Amino acid sequence: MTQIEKNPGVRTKLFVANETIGVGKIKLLRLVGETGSISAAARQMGMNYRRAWFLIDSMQSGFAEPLLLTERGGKGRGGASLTPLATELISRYETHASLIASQSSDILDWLRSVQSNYSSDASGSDPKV
Amino acid sequence: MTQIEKNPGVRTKLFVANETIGVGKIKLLRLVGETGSISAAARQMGMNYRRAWFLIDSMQSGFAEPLLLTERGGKGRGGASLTPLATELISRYETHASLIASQSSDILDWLRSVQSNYSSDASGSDPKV
DNA sequence: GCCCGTTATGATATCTTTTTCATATCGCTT
DNA sequence: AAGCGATATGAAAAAGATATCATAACGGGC
Repeated sequence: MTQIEKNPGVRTKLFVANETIGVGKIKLLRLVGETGSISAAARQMGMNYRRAWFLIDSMQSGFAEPLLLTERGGKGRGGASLTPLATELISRYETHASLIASQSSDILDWLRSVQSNYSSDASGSDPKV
Repeated sequence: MTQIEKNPGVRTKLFVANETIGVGKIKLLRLVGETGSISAAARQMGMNYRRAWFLIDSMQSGFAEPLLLTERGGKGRGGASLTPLATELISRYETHASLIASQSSDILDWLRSVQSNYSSDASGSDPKV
């Protein structure tokens, strides 16, 4: 099943210096921190390295200081790690996102009640923020 | 001046039945209500009728009941008016957006302090939500 | 009947974004 | 020296989104 009709959702994006930051880029950043590597994070998100690098680079362009420290070289040598700035960005984004989520139930309930293809069984849909 | 670096902002989008609703579509809907016509609303937003109609149609697909009542015929005769559903959608969106805006100052302040191209003169940038 | 100004839609063109393929460099291991 | 696995970019292809052009149907006014 291709899961066509979804539960309504609310998503908020940050705009900084002409770039947007949403849950996807934040997740990627978090995975880079967890795996210690851009390419490993990309694999876990099912995207290729090229795209992951592009996403991080565009995100980076919004900030005055680097989000991650990278090093070339393979076999345990190379990799990437988050700077304190990136860690704080993740933390602040997640705090903000959960705040937003807690304030969204009104409009989400209403949207559920007026949307098309309304099905009372909404289990299995991925929750949006 | 082309206003490249902007103030950080927050924007919220609703997701309903695979369609997204943001500030643009809501504004369009509101203008349809004010002008009584899709094409007049389109003109005011600097877009052609084709696109306005497409935006409204895609928005419409998310809802079980119509967002507007339309009538053909020109010279004061034809036009479009909002259904109560559309009016409530606009109202709820705006309530939600301003709620979000009021809760975003923390992260926006922080973003301002860490973004690239930081200029203390931020006047003239269009405020995002 | 013709024109004007609507809604409604098809078809095509252009522009933007995303994906894919390719290549270079680095640094360690073997 | 060769190979592996990582960062870092260029370039082109594919896909999507947006814009443009065209046309139909409608309903009144002239």
